[in-house]
Amino acid sequence: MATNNFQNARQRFGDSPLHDQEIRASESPFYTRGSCSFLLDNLQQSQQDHYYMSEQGSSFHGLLRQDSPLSPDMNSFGLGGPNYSNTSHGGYYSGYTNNQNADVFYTGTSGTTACPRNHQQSYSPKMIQGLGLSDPSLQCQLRDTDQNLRTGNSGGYYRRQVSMSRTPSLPDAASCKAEDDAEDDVASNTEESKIGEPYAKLIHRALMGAPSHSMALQEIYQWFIDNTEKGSSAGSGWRNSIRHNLSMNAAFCKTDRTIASPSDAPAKKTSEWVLADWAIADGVTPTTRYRKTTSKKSARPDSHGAMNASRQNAGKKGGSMAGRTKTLRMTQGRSLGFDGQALRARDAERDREARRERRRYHQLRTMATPPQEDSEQRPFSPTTPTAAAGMNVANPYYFKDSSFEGMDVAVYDMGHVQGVYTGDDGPVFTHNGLPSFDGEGLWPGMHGH
DNA sequence: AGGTGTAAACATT
DNA sequence: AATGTTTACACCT
Repeated sequence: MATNNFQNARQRFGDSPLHDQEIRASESPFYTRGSCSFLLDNLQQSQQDHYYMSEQGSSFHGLLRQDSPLSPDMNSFGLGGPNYSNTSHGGYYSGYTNNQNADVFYTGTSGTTACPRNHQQSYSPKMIQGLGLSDPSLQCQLRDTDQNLRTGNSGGYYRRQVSMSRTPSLPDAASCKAEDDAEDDVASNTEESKIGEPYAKLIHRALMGAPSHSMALQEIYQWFIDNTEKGSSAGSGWRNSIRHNLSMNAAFCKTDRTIASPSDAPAKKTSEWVLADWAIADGVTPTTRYRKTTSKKSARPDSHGAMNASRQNAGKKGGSMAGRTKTLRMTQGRSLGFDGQALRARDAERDREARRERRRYHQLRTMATPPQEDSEQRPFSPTTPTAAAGMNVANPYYFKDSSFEGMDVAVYDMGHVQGVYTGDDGPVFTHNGLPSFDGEGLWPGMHGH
């Protein structure tokens, strides 16, 4: 019967997209919590807008659908990671989280075999090239920073996931790039550039792929771990560099987001890094915001590598000057982008890239406009209370779950829960804002945690 | 000369 | 302790 349902869904999805209501009505038994198992190798593209999982053996059937009023310009869906070797049933598994654009249908795994959650692993985007989503700029990182959700609802188990984004009706980034390269008659640097890609660009890419172009620091860390070589290097110097770049580059703006509490508990505030508007359109600029004309004179031009002597007056670093310039900067306003824009545009390669991204961004923007977004520019992510305040139960994409009672968690929209595996006891998300039935989870027997 | 990475000091949360 | 700011300097174009 499971197969039938899946085949039903697949057939119907393959032929004509369904709307939420129809789907829920027809497939509700399988529309449960945000978890599913699937085998990525069998992920197939049925139409431009739909992917589905083909059947594998007798164990799995699943379906992914992409469309959402939350972010119509960025169809995305989450992918978990199969693990072929360590599962007790020798199969595959993955938790799946509700991305803002993905609906998941699954019919469960075969039998009652459970996969230990601690075997889960995130999936590297480059492993999904069969989907044609390998271009990094099309990647979308799930958010995983909601500590409240994580510790409060997942029983300590939590796994971040990688999600991919695609814009079906648009030319992909590769063709865009090829086009531009042809226009400018410039050799492309495909492989090499990825290795030595500077921090600023990497951060920019990460943020471009993120919902609302904003990420928390931890998310950026994780993105580097998943997508860059730097992130897999040993020490923590790369973290320092990330922070350094975030602070130094005008393209990255820090936004304080306060999470209102449902029961007027102390409001929590975290911070996010968001791309400046001009950076969204034009890309990153050199990281020179605060770099003054420090006489870079090599005070000791003798043998290089002797930095110790020059560090003798290290007490001056940061220090008193730091505080002064900071307050000054704060009063002046921050992300005006003066220096950035001035510094931009002379580099030809950078210019091309900017155009390319601008074009793609324009296409993204024009193909669909987020419904809840009014004319005013919103510098913050939709996870700010402004979005939360306006949410109501009538909006099917917002939810409130009783399991949050007593927790320092506000009413969240789907943007908050992306990437959060809530565990068997976690909240259940559905499009109508109602908790779905508490069917059997993917990992029965794991309730003890 | 300027961009970048890295280390580090200091500041803030 | 994590996060954010800033200085300093080497290295590379």
